Amino acid sequence: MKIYTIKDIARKAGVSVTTVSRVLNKRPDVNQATREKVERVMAECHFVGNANARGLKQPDGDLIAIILRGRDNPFLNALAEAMLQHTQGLDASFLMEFVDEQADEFQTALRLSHEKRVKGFIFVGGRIDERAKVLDGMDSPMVFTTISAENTSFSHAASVFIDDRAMGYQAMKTLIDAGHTRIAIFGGIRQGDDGFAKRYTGAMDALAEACIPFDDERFVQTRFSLRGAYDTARSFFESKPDTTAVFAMSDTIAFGVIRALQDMGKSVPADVSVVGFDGIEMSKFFIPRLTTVEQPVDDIARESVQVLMDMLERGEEPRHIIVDAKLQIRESVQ
Amino acid sequence: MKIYTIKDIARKAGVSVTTVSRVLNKRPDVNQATREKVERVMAECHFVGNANARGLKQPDGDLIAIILRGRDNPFLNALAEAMLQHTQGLDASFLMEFVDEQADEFQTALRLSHEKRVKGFIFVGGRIDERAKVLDGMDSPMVFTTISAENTSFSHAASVFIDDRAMGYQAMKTLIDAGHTRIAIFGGIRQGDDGFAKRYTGAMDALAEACIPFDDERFVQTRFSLRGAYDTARSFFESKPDTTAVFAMSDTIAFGVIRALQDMGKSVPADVSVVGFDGIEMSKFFIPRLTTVEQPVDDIARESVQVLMDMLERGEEPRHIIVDAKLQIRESVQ
DNA sequence: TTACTGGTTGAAAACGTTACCAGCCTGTAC
DNA sequence: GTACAGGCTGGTAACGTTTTCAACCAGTAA
Repeated sequence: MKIYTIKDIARKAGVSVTTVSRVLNKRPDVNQATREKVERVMAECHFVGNANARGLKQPDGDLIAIILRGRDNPFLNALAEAMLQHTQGLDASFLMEFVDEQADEFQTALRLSHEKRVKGFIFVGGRIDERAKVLDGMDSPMVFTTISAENTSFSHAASVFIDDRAMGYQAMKTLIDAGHTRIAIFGGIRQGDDGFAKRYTGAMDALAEACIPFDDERFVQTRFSLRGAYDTARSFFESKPDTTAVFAMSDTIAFGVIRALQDMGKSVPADVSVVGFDGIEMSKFFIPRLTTVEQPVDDIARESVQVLMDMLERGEEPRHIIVDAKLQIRESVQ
Repeated sequence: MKIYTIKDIARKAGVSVTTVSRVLNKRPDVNQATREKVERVMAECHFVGNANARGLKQPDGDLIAIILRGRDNPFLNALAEAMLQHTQGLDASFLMEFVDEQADEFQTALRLSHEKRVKGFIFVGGRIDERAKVLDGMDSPMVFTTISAENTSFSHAASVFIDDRAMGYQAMKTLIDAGHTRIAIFGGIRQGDDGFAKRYTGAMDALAEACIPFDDERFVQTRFSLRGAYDTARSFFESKPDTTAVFAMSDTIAFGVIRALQDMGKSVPADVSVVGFDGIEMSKFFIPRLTTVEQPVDDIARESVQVLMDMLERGEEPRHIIVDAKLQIRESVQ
């Protein structure tokens, strides 16, 4: 089927392309009758402008990309969703881009910056490493979320995050206060993300403070998926059956662990206590309800958008913002 | 920072823009020395072509859009993800587009077809109604998933779906066979999607076959979210406490219902049995594991891509493909 | 010598749109 | 009458690419 261009519309309506363009862009300086005629023709032809041509001609206006790594991560998805909410009414356009686990998000960003003239970036679930230099060198403002860019050499990188160390401390403290001493930590190390390391450090601090020795074999690395956590937990508890509590570095891991425990005849929290991290929606509905560190999704989203706009529109310096997380006491710890 | 164009590169490298374009597109007819020189300059400048200009000039190649409605729906997300897997190695480019609940996905599709010259569409979580005419009128091949387009007037609409009636029947039959007679159905009616209606019909058939009367008040409409199902279930069970089984039309609804029952002091499956629908990952990990109708995500994805490619490349007629779903017996029914 | 080949290259015309500028009217003020 | 403003309109030059065509320069065959 024919795809109509602005020229076709102009011919059919008996006006110039300029006039059609004016109607298309809702400019005021068009006669009402002319406008209606053109609009009628456009409607008949199901006309939609060609974005390439438009973008080519007017590469202006602040275009901002939200780059989400991890489509199947409920927490990051909720965060990106919240971000989209906070972009409403702002004097900028936003686009959401997904990259998968293996991809280089900075190359994606670089591509967007050239291809679509994207001006600013918000990374959701991203990592920080040297590769960010390519963006920083271009003076592109960027915001990292749930991860600190404070002590990096980048001059255009802001960040919004929680105090992972403090929350790791609190999570562990909760377990200690409940009387546990043989506590496992389920998590992992992600290149370019020291959040997990900080949670680990916080947890260690709590342990040290209570003079509880930590058996390194109780730090177990796992994939961040239900299946991964389940499998890891099954083999872990076979070798360390006397463990009575688990600090899981994500809610998803916590669910996998709980399911595994259940299948091994141990119930949560009666036999083993579990505390999670993130506070995704399911944590309120899972059985048992999960005691977890709830990340302030809405605050992170709001601040991220805010700090980026400040950099972009007012040339402000990048800030590094710590927002308050909160430990939600629910049912999985006893 | 300066954004380099092909002209800048040409000037810096002392060649023509044509040559740069050739290098950019890896054409064979460029002298090796010239190619290397141009590539070096491009690397120095972090050059990436402008997608708008390129798209404007070469709107060719089969571009296919996967339009996903419902970012927070785990089942639809898994389906879209699987689709992406099956596009590997195909002679076409795919792009994934999200539309939110309120948006008109056909307008989105129309826009994509004009803006990016998208040739074919796969709708994930879409609805079928008259608005699809705009695409059908343009001869754009489209595939609807998890929903039948069989008895529509569209000549370019294929579809891939399960036998919702049969699966609704099986789900209900499972409950009946377990001895239940006071069974509630939690679901809803979605405009343009008769899948739920078919599941309902199937369930009714099973009831009729077993000569069990159905109390219309036990058909309860709910939002398709944990929270929505939870709230609905709480008020429902207050008015109909003697209900002993629930057929939930999605796993998410099932989880909300189970949580609500738990909070009302009823356990699943001891007091109330629940069967879900979709078979998302969490259904294997929830406590109790959910007995549910598992949609063959991989089959739906593969067939959808296949039938669209057949229409696009070989001009074949749209087909309407029924794939086999399977009732997964797990722990939530007794 | 001429003719022709193949490997490289560049000039210029698109692609569909918007921005700028100039030009037409009609009406109003001098 | 002239001048000028304001509303409306159209012609044309961009935007950054790719594509088409022509042309160059060896080298080789006749």
